Amino acid sequence: MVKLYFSITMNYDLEYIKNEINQEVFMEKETRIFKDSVYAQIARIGKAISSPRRLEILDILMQGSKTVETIARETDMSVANTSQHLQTLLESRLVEYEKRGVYSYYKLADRMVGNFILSLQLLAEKRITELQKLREEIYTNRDNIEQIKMSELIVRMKKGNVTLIDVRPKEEYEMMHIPGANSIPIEDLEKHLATLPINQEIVAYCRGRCCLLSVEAVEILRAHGFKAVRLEASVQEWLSQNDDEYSNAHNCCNKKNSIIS
Amino acid sequence: MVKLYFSITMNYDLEYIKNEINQEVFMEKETRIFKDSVYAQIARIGKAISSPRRLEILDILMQGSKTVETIARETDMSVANTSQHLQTLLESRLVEYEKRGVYSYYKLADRMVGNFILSLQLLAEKRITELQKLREEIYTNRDNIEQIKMSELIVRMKKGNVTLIDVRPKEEYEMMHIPGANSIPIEDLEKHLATLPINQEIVAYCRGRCCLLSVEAVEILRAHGFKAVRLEASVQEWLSQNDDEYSNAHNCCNKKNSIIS
DNA sequence: TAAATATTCAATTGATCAATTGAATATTTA
DNA sequence: TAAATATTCAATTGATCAATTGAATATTTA
Repeated sequence: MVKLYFSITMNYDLEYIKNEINQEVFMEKETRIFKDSVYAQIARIGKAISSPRRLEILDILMQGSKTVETIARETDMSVANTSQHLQTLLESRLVEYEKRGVYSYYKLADRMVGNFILSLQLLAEKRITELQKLREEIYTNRDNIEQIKMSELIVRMKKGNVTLIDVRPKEEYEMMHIPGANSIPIEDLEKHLATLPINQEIVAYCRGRCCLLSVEAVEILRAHGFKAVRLEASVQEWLSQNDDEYSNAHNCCNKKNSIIS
Repeated sequence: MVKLYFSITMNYDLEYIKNEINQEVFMEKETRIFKDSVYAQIARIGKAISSPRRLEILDILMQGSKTVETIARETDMSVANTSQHLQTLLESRLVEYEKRGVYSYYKLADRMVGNFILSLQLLAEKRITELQKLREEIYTNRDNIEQIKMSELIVRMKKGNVTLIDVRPKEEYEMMHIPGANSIPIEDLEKHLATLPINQEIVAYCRGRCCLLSVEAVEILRAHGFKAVRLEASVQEWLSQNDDEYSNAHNCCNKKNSIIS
């Protein structure tokens, strides 16, 4: 028997089903209703990530939990608009929130969500050639920035002839960072130039593929005579490759301090 | 300088940019255009998977390449409608096709696409409680079908007291299957009952989480006095867990024979 | 040339947004 | 109670679909 649940989700005409006599035809119909319902539910996640604005919000939330105001500022949207997009993400179960005093802190609902968004970005990067062009374009425009891959960074770090800097906001660094990285938020970079080695290569990283903070950092460093390149990957990519070692050996990801108010 | 490419993708007013004098403001604007363009491109994939119908098509293509007619039959859609959905998927670069005689064979454009769709399904399964309910519902409705996980199957197969059957169409079995499985397409099951052991547990698997073929198989087997359960996972899930061993040790995935015409 | 398959075209029906804003309301803290 | 933050409401503007069909057209084989 098709239960009420199906009729709710699919608005299916129960009377019609009841009058159906042929068992085989009935089973086929039930299978169809089931499939329609299942794919409709999965499509909820698809719909959530079909908006560029919401993708930008998710990308920011990959760095940790944030208030509505912070997200609005980062994405150049109004608070009202941001809040509404967040409600949509909430309905698709991709994000969660927590009230702390007068602030609402939003975060990704699950570690799986972060990995999923990351794999979406990597898939898009690989499949959509326009995206590759777009990225090449901006790196060329901006002073012919050189990029290195994660594997290359690891090789150079083992040799010890590289300085790694994290140019994201301090809170994001404190939430999680690549071991061995120094936190120099982009707006403090010019103040900290004296502490950086002029004879060694500097590798800057930021939020990842869609973020230009490290590009900006490399531009500033080069303008002051430093040798600097950009790391292509983000903390998240690093983490998804070095998951176990990271959490066990380094333990620099202190969840308790994850929200800086 | 913002290049023409941006103005094409974003319909951006170049004149306005040229007249912009402040360098910092200009950079901010360029960053914004870049981000908007990047997220718009990524959203193309989101849009492709925001339709339940297209998700169903992608799910079928996970089993290998198929003609438009086959896909239309499997999804209960008209050929015209199927073709149009396939054009959308083509534009989002998730599928590719090849002409062979009078047929067009569509397939997933990349192995990454299959893994991505699989992770979408797993994410939806975990996050969307309605989906869990829907599935419980149907298994309860259909004779209280029991399901086992991949890990459990492996344990039982090592003990040797289990018969594994693949109830998908023969072409899909030939394309790729779990080692040790016997191909018994659902429509041939009743003919093959005599060849199955009555005293041993039979595990049936099909296309995966959204497919009911194995559920049907278990129902038939039980009705004839067999002890039968359903495997929760699909070949794809098995493959994503046992990738290297599979392709090296077994080599039963013969790409040359992947298309049966 | 006839038959089979796939794509495209034109059209329908209906919904549902997409992104956004300003103002009102609710909530919490100091 | 005033101030700050977040959500909701009502409204705008504009697009773009979502899913679908039947018929026409294109393509290929036998």
